[in-house]
Amino acid sequence: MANPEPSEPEAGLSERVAEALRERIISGRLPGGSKLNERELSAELDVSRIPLREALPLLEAEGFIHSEVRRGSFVHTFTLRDAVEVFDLRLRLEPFAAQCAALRVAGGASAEDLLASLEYARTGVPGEQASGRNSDLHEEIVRLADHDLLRRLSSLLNGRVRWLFRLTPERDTHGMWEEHAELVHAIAEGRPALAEALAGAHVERGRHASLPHLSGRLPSEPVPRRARKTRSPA
Amino acid sequence: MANPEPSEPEAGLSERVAEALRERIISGRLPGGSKLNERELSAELDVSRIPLREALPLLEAEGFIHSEVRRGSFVHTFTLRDAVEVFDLRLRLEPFAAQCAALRVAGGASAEDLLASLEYARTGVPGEQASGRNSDLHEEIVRLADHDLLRRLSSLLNGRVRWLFRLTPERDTHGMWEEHAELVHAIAEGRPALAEALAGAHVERGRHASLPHLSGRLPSEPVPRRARKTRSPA
DNA sequence: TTGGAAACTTTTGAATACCAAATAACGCAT
DNA sequence: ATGCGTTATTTGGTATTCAAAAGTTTCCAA
Repeated sequence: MANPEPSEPEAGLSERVAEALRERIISGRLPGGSKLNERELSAELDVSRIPLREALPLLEAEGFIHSEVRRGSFVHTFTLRDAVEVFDLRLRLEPFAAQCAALRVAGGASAEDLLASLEYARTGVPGEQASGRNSDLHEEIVRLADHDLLRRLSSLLNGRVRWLFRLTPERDTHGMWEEHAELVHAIAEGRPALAEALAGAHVERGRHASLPHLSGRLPSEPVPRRARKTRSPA
Repeated sequence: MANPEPSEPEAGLSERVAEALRERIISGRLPGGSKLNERELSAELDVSRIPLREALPLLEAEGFIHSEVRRGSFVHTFTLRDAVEVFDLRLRLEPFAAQCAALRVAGGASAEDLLASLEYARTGVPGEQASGRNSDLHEEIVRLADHDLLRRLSSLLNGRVRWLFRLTPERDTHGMWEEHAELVHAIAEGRPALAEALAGAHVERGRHASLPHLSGRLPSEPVPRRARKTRSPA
C-alpha cells in the first residue's frame, strides 16, 4: 500500500498523488475544512483526474479527508479528540510491534537496520524535523516485526501520527531519544516482554507530555459553519 | 470509508464495486492468485474502468489483492500465516473496543442496539451464515465504542475476519453465543475492565479452536508458480 | 430591506475513446 | 525441447464529453 516514503521510484502515479496531498494536508497548506476541487487540484499536480480520484479513497480510508457523495471531498479538521485517539491506538499497537520485533531477533533476525535507524535518529540531519526521524524509527520496528497485517494497520495509523507530531512542539520530544534507545536495545537483545513494556511506557509518556499542550492548540470541533475554499484568504 | 455493509444506498459506485469484489474473493469465486483483468471485470460488473480502478486501491489497502505496476492486480492467497495475524490483532483491538464501549455505557450511552444485535445473533435467520452474524456483533461493539480511529482500523481488519470466518467450519463456532452474551452484558452493565478481559478471552478461545483445523485447510505458501487466469480450468 | 423562488453556473460521478509503453504470448528457427 | 524476435494484450494514463445534483445568483414581491 501507500508507503509514506517520499515518492518511491516503484510506485504508481496515484500513490505519488496521495503522498503529495498528505504532505499538503499535514503541512497545513491545505487547512482543515478546505474543499478539494478535482479539476483545480489535478491541474496543480499536473495529472489528470483519474490518478487523483484513485488517491482520494485512500486518503479517506486514512482519515485525511472525508467525501460526501455529489458534494466533494473536504480536508478533515484535526481535533483534540483525534490526538487522544492516536495515543489510544499507539498504546495498543506499538507494544505488540515491539514484542514481535524482539521475538524475531530472538529467533535469529538481524537488528542491524533498526540500530542504524536509531543512530540516524540521534545524529539527525540539520534541515529535518525530529518528528520525521521518530516516525521512521517506529516504522523500522514494524518492518522488523515482519507482520503483514500489523504493517497495514500501522500504515493507516502512521499518517495521523505524522500529522499529530507536526502539531507537537519540538521541546516535548526532548528526552525521547533515551527512551528510544532503551526500547531499541531491548528489541536488539531479543527480549520481547521488556520491549513490549518499554514501548507501552514510551507511548504513555508521550501522551502525558503532549496532550496538555495540544488541548490549547487544537480545535475541539470540526468547523463553525461555511467551509472555506481551498486557500484561506490570509 | 467502505463500510462492508451490503451496498448502502448512499454510496458511490466505486464502493459498491469494491464490495462486490470483496464478496467474490471471500466466497472463493475469485480464488487466490487470480489475475484481475480490468476490462473483463468492468464488463462483468457492468461499469466502466473508472469506478473499478478507484476500487482497486481500496482492496489493496485491505489486503485482498496486491498490484504490481504495469503487471496488474492479483487476488491474495489466504494462508495460515494470515489467519494467525488476524487473531494477533483481534487480540489487541477487540479488548480495547469492548473497554471503550463499556465506558461509554457507564457514561450514559444506550446499549440498546447492542443487545438487539446479540438477540439477532442468537435467533439468526435461516439462510444466513453464523459467521456473518458474529461479525455484525463485533461491528456493533465498535460502533458503540464511538472511536473514529478504532473504527477505521477495525474496518480494515474486518475484511480479513470475514474472509477467515468463511473458511472456519461451523462447528467451531458452537459455544460462541454464550461467550458473546457474557461480553455484551459486561458492556451493557458498564464494566470496562470485565468487558476488556472477556473480549480477550473470547478471541483467545477462538484462536485455540480455529487454528488447528485451519492449518490443514490453508496453504502455507502463496502459489507454486505461474499464476492461473481468472477462472481456474477446473 | 428582507425573504424566497426561479434561473443560471459549477462541479461531481461516470462513460467513452484513445495512446504509449511494458508485458505476455506466440511462432519460428535451431 | 530451447532461445530469440515479433506480434498481441493489457496496463497506466490523458482528454473529452455528458447528465444530474449542488451551489449561486438574480430578481421580484411583501
